[in-house]
Amino acid sequence: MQTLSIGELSELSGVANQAIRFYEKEKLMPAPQRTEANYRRYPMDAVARLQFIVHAKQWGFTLDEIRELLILQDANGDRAQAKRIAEEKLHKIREQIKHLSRIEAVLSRTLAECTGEGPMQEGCPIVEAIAGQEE
Amino acid sequence: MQTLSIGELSELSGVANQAIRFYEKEKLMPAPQRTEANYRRYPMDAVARLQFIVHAKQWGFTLDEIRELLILQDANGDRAQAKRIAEEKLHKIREQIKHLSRIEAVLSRTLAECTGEGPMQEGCPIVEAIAGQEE
DNA sequence: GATAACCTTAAAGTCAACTATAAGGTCAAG
DNA sequence: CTTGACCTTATAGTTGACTTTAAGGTTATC
Repeated sequence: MQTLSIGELSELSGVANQAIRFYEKEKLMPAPQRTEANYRRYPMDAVARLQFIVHAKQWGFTLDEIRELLILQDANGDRAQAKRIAEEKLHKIREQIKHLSRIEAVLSRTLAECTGEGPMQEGCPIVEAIAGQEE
Repeated sequence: MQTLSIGELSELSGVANQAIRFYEKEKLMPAPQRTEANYRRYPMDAVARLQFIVHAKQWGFTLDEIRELLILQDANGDRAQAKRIAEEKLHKIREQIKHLSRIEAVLSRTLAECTGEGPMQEGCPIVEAIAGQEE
């Protein structure tokens, strides 16, 4: 079976060498076999594992959460737990969207009111909106 | 005119002493007067300034951006510049909402498909969705 | 006059997720 | 047999917004 050096794995996955070593230290990537000269040698499926990590990051999962998912996979664990992790993430994402939407609403309303003319003192709508908001 | 110690200002504003000193170092709060014993003494309106900072942070402004706004206010500067800062922020917020909404859509669709039953190996929809997505 | 509750500074630590640097070992090409 | 491209480890630096720690000075109270 063909194996990969860390540089080759980096090329194929688009993840920097140092990041790969970092993931190993953080237990996201398993420690690979070594050559006589102590060089890392990865199996081909290491590429897919790295890409899983990259994608999960794009989805907003933290490395801690990704590690949980990977441990479940490695242990051939319970699908219900993976679902729970994803549900928590979905909940957090919806909260973030809500928070940002509230800000978006107030800020765009404020900007619509603001001509952008005149000096700051006495009643710049932007400053007043920030200063005067409650929550 | 009544003045405040840093502890009193902290109480009234809800901002920790060390954070207040940090804002001073970062030029968000002006250096206040000192007593003979070198204790800081704040004017009452320091409370409002701190609350402006807190609110702006809640809106997602960074300290750099808040400093810009405060400098504009202090200099009684151009309202157009404040508007520009707010417009940039609004743009960034809308980008974030778009990004999160895409994730939300895929994740909620995936979760709807997932019964949460069975083992991880071979076809857990969550894992497959993360592993197989393009972008 | 001692104890506690304040205040002062400077420097280091925190979190996440790496990146960069230093100091060296290995391997293929010419 | 040397040059350069790769690999190794450990340690330090990055960003943002602080918090924590250390080591001390001041003020109010008993």
